Amino acid sequence: MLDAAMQCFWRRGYEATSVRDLIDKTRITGASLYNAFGDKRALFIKSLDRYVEHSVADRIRRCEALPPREAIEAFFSDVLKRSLEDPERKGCMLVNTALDAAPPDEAFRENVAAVLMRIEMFFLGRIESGQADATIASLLPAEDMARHLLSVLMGLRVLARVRPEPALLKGIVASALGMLDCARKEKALPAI
Amino acid sequence: MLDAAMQCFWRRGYEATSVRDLIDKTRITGASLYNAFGDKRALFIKSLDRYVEHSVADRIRRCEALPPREAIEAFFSDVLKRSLEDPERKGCMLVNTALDAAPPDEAFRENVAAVLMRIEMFFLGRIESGQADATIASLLPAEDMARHLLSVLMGLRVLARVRPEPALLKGIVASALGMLDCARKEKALPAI
DNA sequence: TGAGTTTTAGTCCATTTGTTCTAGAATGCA
DNA sequence: TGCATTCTAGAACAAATGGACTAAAACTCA
Repeated sequence: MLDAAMQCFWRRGYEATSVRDLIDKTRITGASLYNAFGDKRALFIKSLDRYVEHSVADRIRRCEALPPREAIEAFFSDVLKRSLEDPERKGCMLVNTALDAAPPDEAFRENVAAVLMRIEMFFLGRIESGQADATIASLLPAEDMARHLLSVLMGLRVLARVRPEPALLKGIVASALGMLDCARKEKALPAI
Repeated sequence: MLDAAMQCFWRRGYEATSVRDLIDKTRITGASLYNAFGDKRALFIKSLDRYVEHSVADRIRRCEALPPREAIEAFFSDVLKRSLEDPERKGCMLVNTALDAAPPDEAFRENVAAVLMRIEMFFLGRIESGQADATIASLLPAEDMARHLLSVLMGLRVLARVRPEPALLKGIVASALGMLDCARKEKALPAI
């Protein structure tokens, strides 16, 4: 039933989902909804937690066990698959929440930020291992590579919602993975 | 006055902005709002158009005149500057709209998609020129590079709203620009 | 069986939503 | 000056919102 609530929030966002929608879809009664969760807000947070656990955290767990290079490839091709078979174009609930959250609502933001850091740390860990055993190029610092992959991942999920063209999304993943054996030519990074 | 409406929608998104907010902030009366625009929806579209024109299109125009390499560097460092001096964390209205729009609303989506394509075409044009005069590495096809930069750009704007840490954002831009003289080592792009 | 707790369906409430209307003030142009 | 148009402020509208309440039904476990 929490799963149904998650689907509602995922599909339409926090503000656009009414308590009556939730009551309809979860097949739970209004009284017990407020009794069990106290609040629409609290229900949302629980739903987001569930999404993260079943989607992001689960993916990280599955990939973390793989060799460095394969881990990152598996991660991205998993996200790519999910994005391509998403006829409703719901995208990623985490990314949606990142931009949907009302600005004053710090709790939502911190929640999302923490998960993004977790993803970054996954990238970082695998890249460091890969650089250690030379399956991943070392000319770019692992921290920079991890951040770069994180931003490509976010971009992928934005584009998947607006321009769900398979060639576009596949191309982005391919060039992101290509970065793993990318050697800088001569120049240093330009100072910004 | 359309500027004030834009600010409202930018700050809080389409759904969360009420007509009364708009009336307050634009200092225009309700009657003439409906008389001039017909609709909250129509006002939003006009506001988004204005944002695109003053923000995205203007930036492209300014950068398009520069030499290829500088054009892309200027584009990103402009976005970076905007993201760093954004105390309200409003982010980019275009990207916000991309994820905020109610799924059934195709008009919004197509609108956003078209602008994203415009940005991609700007990247593509400059990269092709840069590869022609060898100021940009040629080992990756210009199309792939352009798409990659687009996704990094989207990711940057998502991260700027959730984790506005200067080091993070600067690092992302730096490694994106670093890609412009990136040479692949041995492997081909892995097939997905 | 029986008392005690949940769950159910549905109503009710105050507020807010997008939108329209009314009446009066300001403004245009001849 | 006079008439027509546009503007203004604000009330009024039906619908929808988040949330609380009620009374009947369903369970639980002695």
